[in-house]
Amino acid sequence: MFLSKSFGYALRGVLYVALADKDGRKVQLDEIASRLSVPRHFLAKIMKTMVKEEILSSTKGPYGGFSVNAGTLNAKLIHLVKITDGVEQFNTCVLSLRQCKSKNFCPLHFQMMKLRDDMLDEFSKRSIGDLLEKESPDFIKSISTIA
Amino acid sequence: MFLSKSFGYALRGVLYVALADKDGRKVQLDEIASRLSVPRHFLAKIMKTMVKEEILSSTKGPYGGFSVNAGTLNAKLIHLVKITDGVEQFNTCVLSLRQCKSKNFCPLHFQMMKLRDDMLDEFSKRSIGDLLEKESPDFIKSISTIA
DNA sequence: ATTAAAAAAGACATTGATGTCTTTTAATGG
DNA sequence: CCATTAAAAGACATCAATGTCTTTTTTAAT
Repeated sequence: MFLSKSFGYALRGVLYVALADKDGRKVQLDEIASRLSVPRHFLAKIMKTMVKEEILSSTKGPYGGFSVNAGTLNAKLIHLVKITDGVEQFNTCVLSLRQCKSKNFCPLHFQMMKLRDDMLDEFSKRSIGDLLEKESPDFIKSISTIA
Repeated sequence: MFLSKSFGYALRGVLYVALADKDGRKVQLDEIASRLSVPRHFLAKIMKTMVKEEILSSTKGPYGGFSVNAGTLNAKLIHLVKITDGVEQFNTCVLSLRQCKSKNFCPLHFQMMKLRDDMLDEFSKRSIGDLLEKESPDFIKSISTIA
């Protein structure tokens, strides 16, 4: 809910690379796509974007693949949202009425803005590293499961 | 955010009919679509669905159009969500990881489930009549503005 | 009955998100 | 330098949401 498949693929992709790095392994697109059950070429575009955004590194050629870099573990979930879904959507009125502004708030404005802010706060605070450090083995396993 | 254009059209359409009813007027598709700046034939499908769902009534032929019925003012927003977007989406993991269930919750499970429940509660409590009775003239005007 | 009006229904078009396939670029080992 | 490997890039396909157009059905007035 709320977020696109692309976001989910991005998150699971970077988590997979980070987990492999813990074991000292570099991973390739073929492995990631098949282990995560994600369309290979579609994932390729998303991985490429994350490399451009310096959330991940990559090298071409033999023994190449994707790997973590200095920023990977510190990358916030909101960054992934920005490069996959964008954040403008969160500023639109939830009832599709006019832009809620002074003297013209929609009836659900305050409740919904709180929900939105709480969600964006959560996504702004949480990093890839957080997810990996604090969570159970069950969660770790879950990234390779179809959503 | 969260909800489709169809939901917004449905809500604004039923509000428009209910407002016209307050003035003793029955309204036709052409008027609704042009006043709300909504694609006429697309809105037609949505209005038809609301008639089937008994949220509104309609009559064909000369002097026909859409009108409120016994259930209109009491219809809850969640009903509009169900017939436009569906509610299954709200049961999927926000991170697109596996279904969060016992011993396998995703890291944002509890925060996100609270946001979801708050939102659905709000949509389940609020009726079309609520929006009309309690709100300012500014809100009433806002339904005819492009979202 | 006939005609006109308006919703209902259905066929088709457009667009954006998602998914697939092929070609190009860069890196490595020999 | 050459062959191989893997990411990068780009062209094309599919699907669902959205939007447009035409035909059918129902109703009301004459």
